[in-house]
Amino acid sequence: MSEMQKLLNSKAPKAQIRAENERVILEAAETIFAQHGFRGSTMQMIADQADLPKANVHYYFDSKKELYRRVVEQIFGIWLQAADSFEQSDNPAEALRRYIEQKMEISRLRKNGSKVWANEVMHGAPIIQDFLETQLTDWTDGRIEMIQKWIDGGKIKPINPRWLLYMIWATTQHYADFAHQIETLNAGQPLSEKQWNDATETVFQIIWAGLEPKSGA
Amino acid sequence: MSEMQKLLNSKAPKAQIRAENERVILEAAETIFAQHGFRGSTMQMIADQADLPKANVHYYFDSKKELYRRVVEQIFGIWLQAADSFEQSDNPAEALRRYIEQKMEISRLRKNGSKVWANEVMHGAPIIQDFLETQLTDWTDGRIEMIQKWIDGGKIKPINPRWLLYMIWATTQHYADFAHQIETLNAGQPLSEKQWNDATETVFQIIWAGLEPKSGA
DNA sequence: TAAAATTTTGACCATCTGGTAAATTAGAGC
DNA sequence: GCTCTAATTTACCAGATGGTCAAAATTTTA
Repeated sequence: MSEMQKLLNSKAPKAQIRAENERVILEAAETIFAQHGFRGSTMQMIADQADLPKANVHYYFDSKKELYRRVVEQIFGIWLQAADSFEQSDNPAEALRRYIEQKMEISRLRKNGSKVWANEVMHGAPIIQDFLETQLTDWTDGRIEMIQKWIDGGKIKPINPRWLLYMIWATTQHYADFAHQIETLNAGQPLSEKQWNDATETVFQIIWAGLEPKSGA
Repeated sequence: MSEMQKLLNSKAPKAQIRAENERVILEAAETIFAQHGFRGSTMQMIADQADLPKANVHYYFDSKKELYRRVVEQIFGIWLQAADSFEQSDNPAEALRRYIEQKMEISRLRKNGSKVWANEVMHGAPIIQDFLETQLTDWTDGRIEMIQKWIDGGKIKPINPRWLLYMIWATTQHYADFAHQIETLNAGQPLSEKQWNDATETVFQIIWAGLEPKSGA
């Protein structure tokens, strides 16, 4: 543990020490897991990132698997939070814009979380399969129903709502999961704020224009 | 090695044995790497998948890294092959349809390859950074120029070609990389051929409708 | 202040894994 | 057939890694 940390902790009450250390470890774990995957990450790397001895990490989290599960659960919470922005609305354009903006924002600010999630799903979701089967399925079914109502009401073109959802997820998460590729194709520079805004707007524009029943109306 | 394999090899000339075994190992490696990532895959798992003793795998590929590199290079070749279908054309709708169809086809038939690629890029492309910086950059720049000409010629709406490309990549590759999630949301069943066709068509429809300068014309 | 509870930490261990060595078997060229 | 090269296979090793332990330090409680 660093001198800085020691100094901070020495004045903090026990309850706060625990809360703070768990937070620090979870953040470190998210970073390391995002960079190296589950198996590629070692407890030592996470400990170093958190600036704590390895045994101390094990004091707060029994096993690597438990730590990983906690990280993934936290990420799913954020995912669901963004999902809320896609609430019941009579105005598809507004609802879709809000949702896309929210997901792009998450990709920008919580890149690591998105990567960990992608990794987990890509490897068959061994840890969070139950989440997929319950919460994600319920949420998806609900939104599909809602989009279908838009279609039935003539508010958007008749398309399969499921493929539309996948398209939004794919496009927005791409900016987090493939950030390295995007950066390489951007002369090695991370996207600027202007570029992020432009990309977000373009994503919305293309999708919305593809859904609008009549181009002019 | 299985009796079956032994039998087959015993009649095959040496040159063919080598070619065939390398092929089998590469295929096995792609499957295992896609499922478990680089660090999560063991040479033993790959050997078992290829139905060969571990030492035999090392006989054909010096190290795990080299084997991985070969797998990734092979995948990049397929990626570039698909890229060719997006050739010079005065008809954006046709070119885009062909490219989207091709990429969806790859996602369906070469799911493992796509996953390995995604993994590699997500972890910062430690092995194939040079490919990104040279071939991928060149190809992308070329296509952006081409799309820009469509825009200048009034053939599609003025959008940033780069974000359009990312959108196509993201959407099509999503069906491979997140296949497990999609399957879970499809009552645990892989997408049927009909569903694949429907998804492909929807992706194209939304994107194209979002690009068409005038809806009716 | 003394005892109890919590947190920190270095040393340690069992297991897994990439890679090697060397002996054995099979095929190619003469 | 005989020799030389290529391929197969078993047993093994050195290093890495997840996890444990017990002692020391720190904070809380009485």
